[in-house]
Amino acid sequence: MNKCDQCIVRQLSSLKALNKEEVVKLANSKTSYSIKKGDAIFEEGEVTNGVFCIKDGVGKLSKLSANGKDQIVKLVKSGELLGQRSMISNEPANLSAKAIADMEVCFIPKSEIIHFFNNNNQFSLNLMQSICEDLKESENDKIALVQKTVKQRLAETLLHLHDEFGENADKTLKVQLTREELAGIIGTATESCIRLLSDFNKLELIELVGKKIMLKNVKALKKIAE
Amino acid sequence: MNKCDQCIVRQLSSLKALNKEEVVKLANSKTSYSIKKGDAIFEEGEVTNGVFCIKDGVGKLSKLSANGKDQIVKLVKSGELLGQRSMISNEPANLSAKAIADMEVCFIPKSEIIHFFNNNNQFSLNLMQSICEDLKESENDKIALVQKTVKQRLAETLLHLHDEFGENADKTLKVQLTREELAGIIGTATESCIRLLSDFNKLELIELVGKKIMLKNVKALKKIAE
DNA sequence: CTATAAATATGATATTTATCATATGAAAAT
DNA sequence: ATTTTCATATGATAAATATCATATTTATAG
Repeated sequence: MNKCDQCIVRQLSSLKALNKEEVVKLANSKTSYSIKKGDAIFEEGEVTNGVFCIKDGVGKLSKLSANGKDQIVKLVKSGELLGQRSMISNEPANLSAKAIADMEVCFIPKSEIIHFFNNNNQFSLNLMQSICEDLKESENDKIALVQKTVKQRLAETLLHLHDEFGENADKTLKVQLTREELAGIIGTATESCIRLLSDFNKLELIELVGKKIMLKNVKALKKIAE
Repeated sequence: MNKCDQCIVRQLSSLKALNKEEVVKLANSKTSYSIKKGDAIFEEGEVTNGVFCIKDGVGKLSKLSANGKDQIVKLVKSGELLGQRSMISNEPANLSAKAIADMEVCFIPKSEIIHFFNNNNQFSLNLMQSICEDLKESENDKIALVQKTVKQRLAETLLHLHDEFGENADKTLKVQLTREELAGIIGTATESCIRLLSDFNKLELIELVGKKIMLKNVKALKKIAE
């Protein structure tokens, strides 16, 4: 069995507060999964009864609307935990989690997390801080959705994707999102997103390399995003 | 000194997990304040170093945009705690908190809260659940902002205000918001908000009694909100 | 390898919403 | 009581964005 000690999630997430003994306990209770790009880790309404450690890959947390649009609430990447909120709230998942790139995840049962929570103050504080971070981000997103135009939000999102996920050797963004997904993040129609990307391309702020996106003028993008 | 034991906040918030001894400790460390309608409890960027218990009144958490609009992120009412997130994150306030109706609040220093957090598992779980609740609400708001029209959001907000704050003897909404504040909640221009209220009024979904709002056809409003 | 489907792209148009202008009513200040 | 200020209201636009239509390119299935 793969030990959790060296795992990136153990290094980056709330789990970093666990002591050796707890990590052994963790390693004994976890289940590993491979998730193919496009597949779901869990769906909205599902009772997960635990959290998922993201060892590798990128996922999206999203909610399907009545008109068939998939609003993306958050992207998650390796090192992060998934499903903390619904586990703590004792509620079915409010959002669906799907792989955007092939993922390696581990499932940790709720009992384990609650045990750590009750016996390790630093862990509970870390967990809480991570949820607080999510809350702050969500509130700021909410404000941006109202106070910024689609163009501003697109510029902001491109910069954010670049910061958070980095770039490939050819300087294109490492996260490979479809235009539809990108539209789902900034909260607009797919066509509007495509149109604006095309505008940015013409203005040489970005370059469209097939379906990939390369940031060419970060300064100008920042200015647009404000 | 007013004992905390009988306080509504003690009954409704995470503080309900405190034992007698802890409540005495709480009562000895708190400071009480009266906040006049319109005044701030704290401003964006301020370091609060503790949380506020809302004994009475209604407040708004909001952020001022570059163009002078005040986006309201959340309303808070008696029984709730304020400033939990920034205290836990060890960050200055991300939002300003202002009184919408005269308020009675108590300030509890951070050291006190951290002590409870470290020594009372039920308290820390409650606190965490309350923040998770905020996160869920914020995520759902975010989705609604994108997926619903201003009209839908107005209907939704009116119903929500009715549910959460109740009505006066004359059946009007108990929270007295200006049109500008209402616009700040649904994320639209003040004029658009006024216009839609006027439309709802003509359709007899609501009745505008001066500046007050009375819900007349809840079923139809629900249908609009979906 | 071709047929089919899906993603990207762009034009035309409709709809929604914001902005500017101005009027009226209500509250606060003197 | 009257002036002044502010909130509410409504019309006339302008701007932003969505929707529908239709290519074109790219990916996928058979």
